[in-house]
Amino acid sequence: MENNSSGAVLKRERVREFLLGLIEVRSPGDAIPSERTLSAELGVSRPTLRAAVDELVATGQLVREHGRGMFVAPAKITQELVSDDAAVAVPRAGGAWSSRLLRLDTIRAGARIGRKLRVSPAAEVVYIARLRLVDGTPMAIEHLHIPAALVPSLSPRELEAGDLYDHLREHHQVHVDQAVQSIEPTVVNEAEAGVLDVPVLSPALLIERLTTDTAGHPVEYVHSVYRGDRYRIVSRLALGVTAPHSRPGSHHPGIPPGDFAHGDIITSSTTGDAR
Amino acid sequence: MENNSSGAVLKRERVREFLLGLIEVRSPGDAIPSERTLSAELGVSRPTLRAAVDELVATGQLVREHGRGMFVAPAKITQELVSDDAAVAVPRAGGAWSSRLLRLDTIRAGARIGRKLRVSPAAEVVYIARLRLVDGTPMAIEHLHIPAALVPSLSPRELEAGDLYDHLREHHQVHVDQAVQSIEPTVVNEAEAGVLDVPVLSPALLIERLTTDTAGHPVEYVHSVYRGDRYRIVSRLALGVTAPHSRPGSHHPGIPPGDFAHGDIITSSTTGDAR
DNA sequence: GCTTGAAGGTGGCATAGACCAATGTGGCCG
DNA sequence: CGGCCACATTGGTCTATGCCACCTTCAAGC
Repeated sequence: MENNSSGAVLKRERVREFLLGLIEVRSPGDAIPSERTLSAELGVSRPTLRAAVDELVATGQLVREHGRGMFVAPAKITQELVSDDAAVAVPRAGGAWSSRLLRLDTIRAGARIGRKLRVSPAAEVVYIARLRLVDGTPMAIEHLHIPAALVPSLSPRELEAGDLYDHLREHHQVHVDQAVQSIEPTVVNEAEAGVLDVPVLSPALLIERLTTDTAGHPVEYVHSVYRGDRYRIVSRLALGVTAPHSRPGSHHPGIPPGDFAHGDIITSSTTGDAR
Repeated sequence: MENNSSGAVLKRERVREFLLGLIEVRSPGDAIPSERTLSAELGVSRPTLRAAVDELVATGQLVREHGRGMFVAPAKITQELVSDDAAVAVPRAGGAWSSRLLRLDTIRAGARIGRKLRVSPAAEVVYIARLRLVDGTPMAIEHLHIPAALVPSLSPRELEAGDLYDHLREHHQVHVDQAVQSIEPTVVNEAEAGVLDVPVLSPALLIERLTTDTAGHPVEYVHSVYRGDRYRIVSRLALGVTAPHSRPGSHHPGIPPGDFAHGDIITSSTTGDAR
């Protein structure tokens, strides 16, 4: 019944440290004691024990399996870069990509999508939701929005088959030119967790992209959610003093201004890690 | 007393939908009813109500303030791109960056850091932890590891003052050349949450960087955690058919292979959003 | 009029207990 | 011997409740 509080250290924090000790002396895949056992041994309630486990699951150090138990996670995401044997090594690319169509509808743009595509909120857009897989396991959910006027006909078969941009160019005389893309971290909600087969509140990348054609008109707006435990972005930066062309106020991600103000990205690749 | 379960829909899911309705009809910064009021009105327990709120806080739609109440979040991260008035607009860069030294020690490399820097685990490295701020508010935590042999002397004053790479070149004849960097999503733990002033399990970007000099020797290993609610990476991609030089297996983040296989990043910038 | 402090409301943490759902196992029965 | 079902175990969800820390407010005191 006694509360902690003035103890200045959270109970679930103490529990988490204990669990980390359990994890250290075990190998990936090994089981740890059950929730009820642990909560009894540590003298805390099961909700408190679960709260501590929640954090370890979110950070990818433990996995839970309903009806079976809790196990040490197969691989820590913070150790993936270890496989690079040298600085210049560019990590291998991922496996075989495939996709599964989840939805294909013509809907009203609405306020948000309408603004982005610069069409009326009442204008029709083709909405495509598809699941991206690597070697058969879910990697990302894509939500595409294309002004319906650009693609009067678009069958699921065409989507599955080939390159969307090729299709646009060959069948609709739409030539994509460039895209502005933003990448930010997020966590998956209940629905996304189900589709991607990860726990709720798992880390993920939210990628938004607005593609425009050669005339500058928006062609597609894409909203994607990528699994954080299986996707990362690797880039190679040239930091030599030879190319000081960067604009003021612009700098590389991860390198705040003041450390240096020149250099350029020369290579960018992504890897879908097959654990 | 009755349980849901077989209803197939989670109670906190229903509560979440209700809360989203509350958020929609309000403006950023507006208050929503208290936890006790909501749990009574909705006929759920307060822990359940809190579980539903947790998800909305984690996705950046609500903010909690101890002793004051709950409020609609100032800006939804999924709407930040709205400020772009056209596809070619490159978002403005962030505000004034500063940094605060948290730790400066000479420690043993250890197995993990030693592997990355290609030195003995017993070799000494300079460990620097610093807090990066934009306009005075915390943005990121940086953990730098530099082989002690490269920097026989390094005072806190030198660190605060200037460019680390300039310092290396001018005082230690170390010329940085390139870096391999990886970006992946994560969530902050208790300690990071305290320093960055965000809730536990908030989304964040984990950026790892290994910098090498012109001779190919590792110079520094950096491990950074960036706040997800204030940091995003924006890049402009040229998708023209003119530059099909990409290597097999390499593709742009957010654009799985099969959509197209050519094009190149021509601009990359980051914005620290001042809310 | 200004300061101060007690009261009430808010979120934060933790407890104890109950029931449901999924899993694996072992004994029973054909 | 083989298949099937009941049971024990494990995680998943929810309720009801208590106390603490923090903030705002407002009235009493200087």
